Amino acid sequence: MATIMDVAKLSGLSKTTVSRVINNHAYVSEEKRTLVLKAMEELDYYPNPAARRLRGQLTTTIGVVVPKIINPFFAYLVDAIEQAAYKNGYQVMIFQSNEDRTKELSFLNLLKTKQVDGIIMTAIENDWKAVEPFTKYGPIVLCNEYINEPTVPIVRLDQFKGTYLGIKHLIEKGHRKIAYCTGGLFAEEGKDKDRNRGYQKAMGEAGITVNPNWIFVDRHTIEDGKHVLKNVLEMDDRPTAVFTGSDEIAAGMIAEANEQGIDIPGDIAIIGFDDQPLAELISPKLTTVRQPVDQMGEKAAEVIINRLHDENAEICHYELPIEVIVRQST
Amino acid sequence: MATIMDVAKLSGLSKTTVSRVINNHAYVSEEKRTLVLKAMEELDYYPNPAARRLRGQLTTTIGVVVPKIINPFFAYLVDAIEQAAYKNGYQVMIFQSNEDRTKELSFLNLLKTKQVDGIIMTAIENDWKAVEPFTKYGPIVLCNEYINEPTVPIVRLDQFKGTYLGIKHLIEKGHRKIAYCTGGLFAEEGKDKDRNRGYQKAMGEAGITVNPNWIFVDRHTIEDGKHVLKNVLEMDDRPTAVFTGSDEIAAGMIAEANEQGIDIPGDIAIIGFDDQPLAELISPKLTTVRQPVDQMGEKAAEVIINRLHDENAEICHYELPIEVIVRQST
DNA sequence: CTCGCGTGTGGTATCGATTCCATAAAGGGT
DNA sequence: ACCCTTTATGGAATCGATACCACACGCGAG
Repeated sequence: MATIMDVAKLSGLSKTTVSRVINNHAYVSEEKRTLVLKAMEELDYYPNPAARRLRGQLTTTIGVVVPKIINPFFAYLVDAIEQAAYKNGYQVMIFQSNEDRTKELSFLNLLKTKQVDGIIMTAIENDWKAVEPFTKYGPIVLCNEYINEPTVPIVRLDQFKGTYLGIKHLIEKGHRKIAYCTGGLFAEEGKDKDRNRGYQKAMGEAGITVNPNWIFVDRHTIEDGKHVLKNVLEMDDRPTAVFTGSDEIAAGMIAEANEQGIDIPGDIAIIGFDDQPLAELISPKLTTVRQPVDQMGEKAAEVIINRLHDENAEICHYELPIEVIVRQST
Repeated sequence: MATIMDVAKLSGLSKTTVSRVINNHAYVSEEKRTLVLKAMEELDYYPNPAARRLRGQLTTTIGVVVPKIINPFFAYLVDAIEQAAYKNGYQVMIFQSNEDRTKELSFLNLLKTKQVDGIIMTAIENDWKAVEPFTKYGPIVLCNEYINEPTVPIVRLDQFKGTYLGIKHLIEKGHRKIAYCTGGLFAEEGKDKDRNRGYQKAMGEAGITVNPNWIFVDRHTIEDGKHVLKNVLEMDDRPTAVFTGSDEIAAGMIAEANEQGIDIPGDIAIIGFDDQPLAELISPKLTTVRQPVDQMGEKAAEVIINRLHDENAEICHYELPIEVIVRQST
């Protein structure tokens, strides 16, 4: 491993001058600059990031914290962030918190020691109170996750509208007995609350009262979807449509319905959330609320890089549009 | 950010002693040790990794390079590695190469500067000749990818057997006109070659000659699957079964078949590879060759951590078993 | 002719850890 | 009583970069 000293020796100059060339400082003659560049080339030299970090330098690395990488939603989100960051010369490190608060905090600690220059959080397990202190070490951007906190940049989707449109679509299809099956709790803050509001509003506008038996919370997986459908089928008074919080849950329900010979959407209509590739593969094809993950990831990368370049960049909240993709399950 | 100096001051001892405590060195009195530990606790101190790295220390971080994180196969693999590493006190950094040789090399460079202590590669874009020089900076373990090189630890699946069993299953179902649709090229080294050998062997044993028109290479995506099925359907002499190299391709084919009203497996049987959750969600449910990703990831983590603890640990190649999961598509 | 400023270059302290070396007290063997 | 080893601790150099400060040169203004 060539060091800055090797470059200095080979070019017959001092470390200082070499460092100036590396960091594009003023006051270096064109002559020496080319000399240094040649030496760097020859030695296949590039600066040791550990040393730079120790000096508190930026290193064009941004961290992305995801809860679970096996969740395709996050995989696509990370991919979008990665692509956008790479275009701007930034490297991305992906960290999986596994929904573990301690792990999440340990990732945030990377900011303190400049392991990463900034962090994009695609979910937030700890209270914002616990996360906030880290913002003084580098920019933190929330992406997809939503909290009521104007001091942090947030890129998110209009979950309220997404849910509202989804429910409205079901109502337009003639459904009035609409179940609601989501991750998160019904009373929670942020993203889930917005979704709940969307559900309530759409139902309210149609003059439908919500049946609490048809509310399922904290459901996330394919298995959850299967169970919920079983439950629903056993009800005396059963809903004719189910709004779900993710394509996984919806796919689980459809798989179970196919298993039991239930007709979708004839016997029961199902709408998903995300628009994953999966949605087009199952039969019937899944009607779903499309989340523009790519745009969201791209925007998040853009926002954090802006803040990296300009510490005082304005703190904005971005809300991206969301739409219903109608296929065959409703 | 508390530094080692702060801890030294607070405990009334020298940096040296503090460092000794941190690194569990001998010759520290129990009395001072507790003093130091208390100070560390009080200051919420933990060593700056950048400084440690600069001194060439290990930092319990392993890097995992994947080609595409949106590929569920790799997402699950990474997840398995992450879990296993975390249990052993190791942190995992995920890097996406996007099948870009330059990017892959830039990740390997992290080894040089001790950004990561070791690297697990789940794919290899460059020639081994280009990768090999990096092994002197830290352990590199190949996971899933297979090359003919005894100097590097490899954890992989028995692709040969997997394919052989898959084809054999089709033959047992009475098929003799079997198409083969895979990623990779037909003549390539490593993983793909093994699969090809498996196909050839199973066909050979049944006395079937391979029809070159039924060989599709370099197919990876859902879209590819749709196209291949279209092609197949237009053939005068069409195969009655298709062996595919991934569940995505297979799912794409089945989606297209459903679209066109083709009966699976009646008109054409399809077998996948991987056994992703997807396989159980589509209808008909996908018969597929199950790759034990979890085991593979776990093993890879174990192998690299072993080598991290003991530089001279034996270099082994592990081959994990693989089996056919029969569902409805064959 | 000198002062001051814009340019160009190098010496050296610094970041936060580890580690070699020096020092010193305690204990054991002869 | 003396030497040697074991145990315990601190001082200072070191890793590879950056950045402050000092210095030197050339040139136009006063």
